[in-house]
Amino acid sequence: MAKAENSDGEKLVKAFHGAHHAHGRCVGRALSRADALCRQRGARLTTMRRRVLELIWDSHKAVKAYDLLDRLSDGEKPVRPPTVYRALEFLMAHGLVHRVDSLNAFVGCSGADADHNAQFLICQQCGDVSEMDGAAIGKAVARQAQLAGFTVRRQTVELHGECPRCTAS
Amino acid sequence: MAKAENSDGEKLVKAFHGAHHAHGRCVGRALSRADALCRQRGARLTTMRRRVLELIWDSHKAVKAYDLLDRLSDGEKPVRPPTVYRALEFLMAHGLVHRVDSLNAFVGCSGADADHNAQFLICQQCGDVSEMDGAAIGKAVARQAQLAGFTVRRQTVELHGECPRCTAS
DNA sequence: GAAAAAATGTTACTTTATAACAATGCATTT
DNA sequence: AAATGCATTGTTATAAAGTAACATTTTTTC
Ligand SMILES: [Zn+2]
Ligand SMILES: [Zn+2]
Ligand SMILES: [Zn+2]
Ligand SMILES: [Zn+2]
Repeated sequence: MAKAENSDGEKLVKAFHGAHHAHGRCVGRALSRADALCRQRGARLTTMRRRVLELIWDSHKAVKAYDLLDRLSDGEKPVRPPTVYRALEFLMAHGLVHRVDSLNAFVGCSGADADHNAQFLICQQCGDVSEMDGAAIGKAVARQAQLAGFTVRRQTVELHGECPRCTAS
Repeated sequence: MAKAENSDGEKLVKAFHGAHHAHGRCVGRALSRADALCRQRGARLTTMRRRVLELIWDSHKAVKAYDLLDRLSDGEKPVRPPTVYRALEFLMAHGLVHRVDSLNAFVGCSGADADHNAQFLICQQCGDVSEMDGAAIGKAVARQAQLAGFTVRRQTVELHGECPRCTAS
């Protein structure tokens, strides 16, 4: 995976994926990471939880809870909201999924660490969401807040704009 | 109003208000700013819109739309959701109010410019929300995004943590 | 296998927000 | 002032997002 380096010399994973990238790999990586992480923690990645995670990773767009619901339901056996929300709760608790507040929607975590404050780049054109684990932003933000005497515990950083692909075309 | 200065030498309005500050001034300032801005733009700050703005400025906490609804309604004449949401829409369009996505709630704008990307400091203890117009964050964020080839058009930056007052006590 | 714990199913409901159309208010022209 | 046009508010209904409480099933532990 390509890397860029910012002015602080910090490594930054390239955020956006090409249109025709081998997405199976993204999914595969996410699922095996989930498997490993859950095994290691003694948490149970049940069928339902795994299905939800797979559905979320179906694309790089943020997914609405009720869309998941629809996709999980077949005419005979409708799945109910609590089922999906519980799966999401589990996946979020384990850092496998993030909620994007400004969209009321969910994306798979592509970050490295289990617990992290991520920032999101959200393309207004194509809808793709990309996670940045730029510690630099986190620090800049925390430093600025500190000037106001504020201690940051959790941050929501969601940037809406244009991704490189959509800018190009 | 007290000022702090960050490492870039940039001015930063002191974010949090004391517990017993003269809040009438905050309200007064907000309302006259609204008056002036609307007059200047030929926009109509109607009674309903003004009432909503006043209610929002009742405190420095973020207010839920349905709380506004309750406070606007008296037993006889209930106010309906669209009324409140329309007032909020107007106030947001003119930069007099911001929506705090991570809270599904609204706060009065205490910023200077009409159109700006603000950051919010949200105290998890007392609920007070403070607006920072730290251009430094905006720039840091945009710069980092640029490394990923992303163009930022709108940013949601909401920091949850402890305000100075609550930290002190 | 029985008991306990965890996960899922089910019902009902709360909270947040919007669509569509009717009525009213306000401003300008005649 | 009456007529016209547009902006605002009222009203009804419904969509969208999320949760509480309890029943049932599955999995683990003893
Ligand atoms: Zn992919
Ligand atoms: Zn992540
Ligand atoms: Zn005040
Ligand atoms: Zn503002």
